[in-house]
Amino acid sequence: MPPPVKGHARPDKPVSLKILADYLGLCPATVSLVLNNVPGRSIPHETRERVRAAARKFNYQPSLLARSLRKQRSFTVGVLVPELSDGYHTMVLGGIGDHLMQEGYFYFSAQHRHKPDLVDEYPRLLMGRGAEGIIAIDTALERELPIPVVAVAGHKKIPGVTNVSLDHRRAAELALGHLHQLGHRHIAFMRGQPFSSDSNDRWRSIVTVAKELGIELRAELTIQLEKDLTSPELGYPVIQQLLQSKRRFTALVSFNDIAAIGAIRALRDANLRVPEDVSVVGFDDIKAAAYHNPSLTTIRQPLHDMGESAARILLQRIQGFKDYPEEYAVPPELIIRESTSIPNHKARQR
Amino acid sequence: MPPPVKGHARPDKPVSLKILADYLGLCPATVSLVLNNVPGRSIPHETRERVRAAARKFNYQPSLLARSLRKQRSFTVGVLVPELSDGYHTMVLGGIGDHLMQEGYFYFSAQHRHKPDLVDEYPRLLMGRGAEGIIAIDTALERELPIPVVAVAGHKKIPGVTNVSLDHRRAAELALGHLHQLGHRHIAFMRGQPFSSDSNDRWRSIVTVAKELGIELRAELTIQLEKDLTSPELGYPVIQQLLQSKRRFTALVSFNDIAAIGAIRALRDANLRVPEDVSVVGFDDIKAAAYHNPSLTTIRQPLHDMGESAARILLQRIQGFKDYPEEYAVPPELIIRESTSIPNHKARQR
DNA sequence: CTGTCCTAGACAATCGTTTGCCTAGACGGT
DNA sequence: ACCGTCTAGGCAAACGATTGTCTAGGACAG
Repeated sequence: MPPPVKGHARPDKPVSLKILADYLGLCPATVSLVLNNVPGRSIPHETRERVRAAARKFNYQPSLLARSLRKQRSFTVGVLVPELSDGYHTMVLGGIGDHLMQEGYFYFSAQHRHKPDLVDEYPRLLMGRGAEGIIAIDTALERELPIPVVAVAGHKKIPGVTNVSLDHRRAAELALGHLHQLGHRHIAFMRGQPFSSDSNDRWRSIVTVAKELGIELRAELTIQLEKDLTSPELGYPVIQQLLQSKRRFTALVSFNDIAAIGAIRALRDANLRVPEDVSVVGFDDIKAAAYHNPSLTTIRQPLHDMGESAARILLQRIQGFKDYPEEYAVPPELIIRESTSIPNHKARQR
Repeated sequence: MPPPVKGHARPDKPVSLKILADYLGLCPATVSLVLNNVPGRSIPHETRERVRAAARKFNYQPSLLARSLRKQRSFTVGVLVPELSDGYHTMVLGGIGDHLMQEGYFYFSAQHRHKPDLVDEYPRLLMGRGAEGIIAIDTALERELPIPVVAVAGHKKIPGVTNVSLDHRRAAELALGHLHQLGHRHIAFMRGQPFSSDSNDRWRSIVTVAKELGIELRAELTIQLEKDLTSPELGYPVIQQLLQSKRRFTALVSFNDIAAIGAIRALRDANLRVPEDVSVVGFDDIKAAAYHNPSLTTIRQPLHDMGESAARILLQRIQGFKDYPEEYAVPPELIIRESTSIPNHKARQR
């Protein structure tokens, strides 16, 4: 490590190719050729060494801005995300980041809080900043873009957009199959918020699978989430309300783990035990799920993997790979923990 | 919304100023002047309208790459973060993002997983990409940089780096004061991992405050975290180990909420009740804290605010504001919930 | 001595903007 | 008719890199 530069204010600009070339008595072009190891150019070994030594000495760092402009390649992508906060989006973003950085790409992340005008505007701004592709997490894209796009938990099919999403059919089979097998027949369901892209697909799968298993879906036992929250507060009041309706149910399928935690709290505050009185199935398998009390039975989404897959597919498309899939479904996994058990028929007769 | 463009492959390049100028029969410079509303230039109103109409028609979007190169301003900053995952880093990042986007800046985020070589390399890469400033979250920066830097939970004082951090002294007073007041005298402590920047400051404050309150710190009751985890697993095994030592304690001060959740699980698995047998104080007040069972008494860090403050200070410095603070401390808050109560002296005589 | 080939590197255009300077023509005043 | 001023916009040089083409000089063969 070089000693810290003395003084404090440092408005000195980084050294450019031109400065370096002047110092060496060469022209910028030559220096560029050496530093990029361009093949097929005859430059004596001694000169090459001289150039490299000077680059080290001045700690030369090429300007990617300039390079991007010239080569029309920026090695940058944009990531659209509703918000940064605990949970889903962040896990996916982590996977995306891991893969991109590993491949030498950087990324801008832009949070839009589900506002349509921002969702519309950001891709353009990102392209102006040189983004070669876009990954949209849980974002309601409306239009086609002139660069490759991959959507994680996408809302709809759009030409040119690759959708990476969970196999919701399988997820519903796992969740309902588990409860059905335990003996539950009166099951309450939570539907996700309308702006959340998984909400519809997941609900449709549940409807289909419930029918196949002969499980009745009752409107009075179906809760619709509305609030834009990422805290357990999301699931608390809706369960309170459900309980007030005095409808009988022995199990709850929550939209996600966060809401499940809020729901469990609400059940407990109403003197109901989980899982003895009500079994609860979560969704996502967030990190806290295994350590909650009771620990959550849940459907695990491989969020980090989904992010990595999205990044991988995007880079392939950027690199000109034409034959990309339009859909890429990842399999969920049932994680059985403490929050589900066989129904207690006596206790719930109210 | 215009109808989606027909066809599917769209390798068409965005229209540049030059294309637009050719179309208008003007030169690029003039078009630029109009679109940027440069004052003091005489251009007839009619021409201005013509230019603007064409820009709209072709959906002209200036290249920020080119503009940045020319103006030597990129409106971009870089954010260094150990990783993206639940919790601390993300909340701070959210605050940073909110403020930056609001001010018209975009940001790169780079995750380094505490690897020193990456921590050293990324700032340079980010500068090469035009970053005008750096925000480092929980990152062990080693050297001065030629651009403004703000550290959130910084590790050390470095010239030119503004540190935004919690008032650890106050945090220790709140946590220990609360337990002391409840009557706890045998308190176990968790020290953070060596690579986590808060670890040292927080521990020093605890030592100081404990002395002031007459609370004895015993080495056998001090747990040192080592693992680089962000799941409750972080706190589980260390508490198991502590319990095996059969040392008497009635309260635990955890390094953070995540570890506290793991710790509570370990206590419960050892047939100890929280808070009756052991009170637990967390740190951070993550979203799950209020909904855990038992809900966590904790020291709240205003993470989102810290991110916003960091971004605000950074932008001020970028805009040439010289008189910036070297330190910026934010106050913690004690949130009392269910995981602490008066000690049960009989139960812990073992 | 002359023509050829190779080496080592310079030259210049380019990417898309911005911005200081310049000028052709219109117009007005005397 | 002459001079000055203004208007509307063109010209060209940056910013920092990349890359295709060109050339001066030396080596060498004949």
